[in-house]
Amino acid sequence: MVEGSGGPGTPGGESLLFLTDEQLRKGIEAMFFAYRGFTADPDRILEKHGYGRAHHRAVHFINRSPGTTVNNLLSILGVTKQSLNRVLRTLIEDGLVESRVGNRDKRERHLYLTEEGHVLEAELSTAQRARMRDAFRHAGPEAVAGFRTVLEAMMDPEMRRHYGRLKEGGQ
Amino acid sequence: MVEGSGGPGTPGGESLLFLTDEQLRKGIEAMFFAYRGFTADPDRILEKHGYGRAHHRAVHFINRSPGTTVNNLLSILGVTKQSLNRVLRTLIEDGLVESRVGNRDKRERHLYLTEEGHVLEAELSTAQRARMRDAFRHAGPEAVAGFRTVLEAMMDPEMRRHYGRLKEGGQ
DNA sequence: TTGGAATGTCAACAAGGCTGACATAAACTG
DNA sequence: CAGTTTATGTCAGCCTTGTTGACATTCCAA
Repeated sequence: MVEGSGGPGTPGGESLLFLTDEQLRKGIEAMFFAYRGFTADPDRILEKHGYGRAHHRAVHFINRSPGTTVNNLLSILGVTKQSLNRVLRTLIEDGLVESRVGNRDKRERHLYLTEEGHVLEAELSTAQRARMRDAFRHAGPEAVAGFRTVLEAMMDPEMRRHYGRLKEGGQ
Repeated sequence: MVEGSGGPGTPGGESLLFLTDEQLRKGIEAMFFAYRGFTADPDRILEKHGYGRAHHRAVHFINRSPGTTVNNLLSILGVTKQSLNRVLRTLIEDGLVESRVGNRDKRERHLYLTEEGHVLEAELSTAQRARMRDAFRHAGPEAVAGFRTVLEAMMDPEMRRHYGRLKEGGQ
């Protein structure tokens, strides 16, 4: 277990030195505490509107992929249709989401944000992006690249599929 | 908004070029999908034992800081005492956690894992560390440093306090 | 001795997961 | 065309884990 050579940062190194249980524990707690920060701002906004995180997730992914189907959303969110449906129903009733019957396949429902839905989405994502932006700025470009690399490696393969999607533009 | 100079990786640069909304959205979704992976393995184990994430969190932080008080745990976990108490009660009843009355201050309860508690903790953290280790190995030392830097910057200040604690050893 | 802190407990409620069952419409398949 | 599968919605009921409010106990400290 003792590694005498090459500390973290060894060029091109797959140094195992930092993979002690203690270092891994730090990584685990970093995820735990950071995720709390990550959700804190949206949570406050959602509460004002009487919604929860589940609504945020739905709104986020409908905004990301306008016209997405219920089934697609299900596979991204990894919940049951009953859970998702409960959330979608309230969003539709409240006029934030519109559900259109498919053209080609009329069994499918395609989901879109209404104008009101876009307002909430913007409020939520503006707050969440602000926190992310501050963290990115503070950490610098190299750290951001590392952040993305580690997180991507931590995903389940199926989630990585969803992550890769859409306007891969940057990075 | 247009930044002509210095791409990502500009030496020492606080380059804003990569902080487009699109890049920030990627960061947000990275957090979302990665957190799912992060909790997936422990969730499966917990289910076998009839516990939930709340139990995992309690067991984790009691293991990290043996003898911690209920109040300290409350401030780390950020839940109400009623929520925590419900979880602690089952863990104590099931013989995974021991609650000892304080010596100096007999109002306080100091929490410890029993042998059985350590067994569950080990099972959970072994699985979670394995995922973290694979991700770290795959990403490399530099990425890991960046990962930690960004996550720390993302935390609320109070959470950062808790994060910094204990055997700062590595980094 | 009194106020407040630390803890525990009871009750009730809500969000958001889950399963199971069932209904409908549309599409596909032989 | 008949039968099956797919996509979706809905009802009912359960669980975990969060919440608030109220109240009791213990005991440190001023």
